Amino acid sequence: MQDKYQPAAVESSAQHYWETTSAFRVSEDAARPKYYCLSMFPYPSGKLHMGHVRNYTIGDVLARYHRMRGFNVLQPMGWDAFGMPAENAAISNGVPPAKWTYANIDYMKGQLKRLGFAIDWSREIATCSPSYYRWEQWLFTRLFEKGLIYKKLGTVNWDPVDQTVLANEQVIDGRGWRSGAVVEKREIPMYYMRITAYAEELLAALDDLPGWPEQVKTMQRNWIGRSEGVEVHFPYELATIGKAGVLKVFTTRADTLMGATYVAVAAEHPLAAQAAAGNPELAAFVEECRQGGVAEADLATMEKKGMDTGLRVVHPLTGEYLPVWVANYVLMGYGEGAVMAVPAHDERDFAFAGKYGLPIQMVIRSTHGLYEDTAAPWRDAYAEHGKLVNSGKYDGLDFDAATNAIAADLAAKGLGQKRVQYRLRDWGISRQRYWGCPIPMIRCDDCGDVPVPDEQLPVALPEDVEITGRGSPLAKMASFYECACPKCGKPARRETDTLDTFVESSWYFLRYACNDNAAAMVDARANYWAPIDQYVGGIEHAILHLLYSRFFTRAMRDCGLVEASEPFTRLLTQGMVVASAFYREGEDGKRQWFNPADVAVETDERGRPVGATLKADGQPVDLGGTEKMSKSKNNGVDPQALIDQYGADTARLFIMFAAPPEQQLEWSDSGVEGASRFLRRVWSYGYDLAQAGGARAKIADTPPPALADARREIHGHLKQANHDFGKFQFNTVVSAAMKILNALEKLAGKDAATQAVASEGFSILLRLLSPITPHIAHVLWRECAFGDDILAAPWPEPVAAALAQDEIELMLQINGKLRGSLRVPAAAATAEIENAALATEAAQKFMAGKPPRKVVVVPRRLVNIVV
RNA sequence: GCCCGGAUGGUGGAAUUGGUAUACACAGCAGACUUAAAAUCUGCCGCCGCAUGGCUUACGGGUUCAAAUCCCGUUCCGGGCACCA
Repeated sequence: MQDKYQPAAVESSAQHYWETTSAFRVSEDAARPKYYCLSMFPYPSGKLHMGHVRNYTIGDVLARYHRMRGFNVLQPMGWDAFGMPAENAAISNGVPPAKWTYANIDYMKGQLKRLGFAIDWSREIATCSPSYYRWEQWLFTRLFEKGLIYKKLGTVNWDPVDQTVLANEQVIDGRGWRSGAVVEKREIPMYYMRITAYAEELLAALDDLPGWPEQVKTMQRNWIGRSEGVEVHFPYELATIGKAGVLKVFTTRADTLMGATYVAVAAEHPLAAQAAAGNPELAAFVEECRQGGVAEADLATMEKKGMDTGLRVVHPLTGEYLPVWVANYVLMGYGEGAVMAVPAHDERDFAFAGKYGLPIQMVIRSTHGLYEDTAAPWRDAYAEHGKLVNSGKYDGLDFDAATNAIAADLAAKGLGQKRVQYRLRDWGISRQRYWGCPIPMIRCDDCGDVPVPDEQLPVALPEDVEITGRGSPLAKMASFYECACPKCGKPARRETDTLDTFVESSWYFLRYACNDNAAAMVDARANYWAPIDQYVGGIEHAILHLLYSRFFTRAMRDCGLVEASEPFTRLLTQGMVVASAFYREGEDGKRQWFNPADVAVETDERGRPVGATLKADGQPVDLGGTEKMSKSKNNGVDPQALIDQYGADTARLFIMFAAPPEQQLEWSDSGVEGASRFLRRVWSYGYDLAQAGGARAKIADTPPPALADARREIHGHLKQANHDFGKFQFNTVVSAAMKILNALEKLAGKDAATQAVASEGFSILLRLLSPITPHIAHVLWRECAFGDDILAAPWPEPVAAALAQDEIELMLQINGKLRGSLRVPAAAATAEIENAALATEAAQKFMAGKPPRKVVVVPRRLVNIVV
């Protein structure tokens, strides 16, 4: 055994042991409770970043902890391997996406192994492999036949110069990122998943997910956005519009219908198109609305603009004519693509009406009297609920009564009814890109859209493809798209769109259970492992990925493939890793960013940062604040350098110690030094213990008082650590381990009693640390002769006898201010404590002779005397 | 713009969930060891004040015997917004 800690040797020895014993290979075992611990799989972007290290360390700590607690633990790993970056790499470097992706997988897999994660690698999957995506295609055809997948027009970002559909990410300030051309909205046919069919279930089931963070459930509830309201029909007439019909809108504020002064439709609405046909000015406005991307954040922050179509619809209750406006804030994809506007009681309508001089009609009385006088200048809309005014027969009704009365009257006229509306929209899954799962459909002029039959699956993605960044590569490959109709055999055209990569990540967790099955998508093993007991991943996936996975699991359930409805029983959402950024501003105003590794930070005599210089030239650089680690700010810290210098255990320990998992983690190199120092001390302690003969026999039940204090302290820290493990608060678990080592180092005696307490304490320390720093724990456990394999050791529990205490200290407050303390027997009654507190010198002094008005005793904590 | 979070010493963070604010670390300062340096060890370390003491958990109010924690309002920072993954 080395006297100095040498992480590289320790880690390769431990990893070799796990490798040769297949320590993490698992199978179904009915005798033990199962624990399926899953971290979100990585996109193989090139190399691991700090966020990956954090994510997989959290998952690994949970997996190893539960294993020691007696669970049959599965922790698999795979690759979310389809996606845009591979195509971008192909465009800029000419490397084929498949080659680039598999090379990245190789490298990153090596990095994961070096970190010592307890992964069952026999279950590895890559979503770009035909053995994976053929089952996705197979399920697609089933869902298509069930009607859960359908085709309709969808709006995309169109780059008119590159003749390409752009992702929202590729639209910057309304322009294509490569061409710089102003992006247009374009409608194209796309396949959709009918997630809205599950809206109610996805919403209701959130109430049965106690293991999910409340914040994530709230976000999902709001995203699904169930609202109860009224569908209102505004009829239009042959005389005014040239044809008869109704304009449908949905509103949650039917009580304000008598205050509607206009209606607004989306630029893509048929009425807008009709009106624009004879009105060049309006046509130009509709055209202007087509400019810019489709991202909601952009649409919502845009300046609200509109134009009168000249068309008029009829108010369903008053019979008055209301103008129809085209407005850029009305979205064709939401609801009916039209809204009724009540400027007096809606902020956005109020601003719009003010801008264009549209009438404002007050119909709700403000509860705080602000808008009593309708003639007074309006400053703002009154959007609260209240009693109706200026509404004829509805005057005096409150929100519920008015909504019911108006809905009933509309229904009687056949011009509307109550209904439930969801904000959730169906999931558009078609992508006009190459590096994705081909959609298994064939377009036949006679038979329509025909699914590819099972025996022709998979529809393999061709690899000999040219990627230029212009247009869809597959749509240019006749060898790919030319085919025969499976139904009639006539020449037909294969679908050239690929699937949204969120589809792959919506079911991968089930495939891990049976990745070797070439005959079925999933089998009985999936029902053994599902649902996932613990899922770990970034908070940025709180809505889309997690909601799609919840939907997909239900769709698969309804196809008879799995029993579970919910995929993830417990969810841990991890915070991002951020770091300081440093820059210099060039003469052209452009910032050049320097990596923190190349920058020296200067501090004053108290350690406050006062400036920074570039190590290369000694000249100053500016501090750019704390930012998410990114290429653009050049502030990423490469975990590989950290592992090379300090070892995997130090990297794991630091990242777990630096912040609680759900919080943002601020990177600092000096903290790493501290983690490394702690492990060196652990090693030295273990070395000394091993030299002194290693593990000792069982501890005496009643050690001498001085030792009893030390042992109480150690078991107290253990109790805290176990509590914190349950809360996933690993930073304080590490703190507790540090406190235990501090206590152990104070135990100087060489006598048998002291050595017994030390030996017990160190065995507790190693087991507490083993999920976090498994390599050093594994080696020291053996060197100190605690056993052969710490993985098989029982999890340590505090001993009640060790924690027992005769006398405790209580804090003493006078009028809520801390004025001293007192010692009382642990079992003292409240009255006894009160008397002891009143008798203290501090109480006498600060009460200044006044009688106590009240004495509050908080058991085991404090006494507060109020005078 | 909308939805969801966050803010505690020079720094990361802790606070048994309403009960000793600043645990455990990092950085810093002082000392020991050393020819010297590294490593290691010991002590100090929120702010103001000579001090009894006072102040302090982004900011402003409130509830309470007691608030970092609960309520109302504000500011700033972060995540998501349906084609980044």
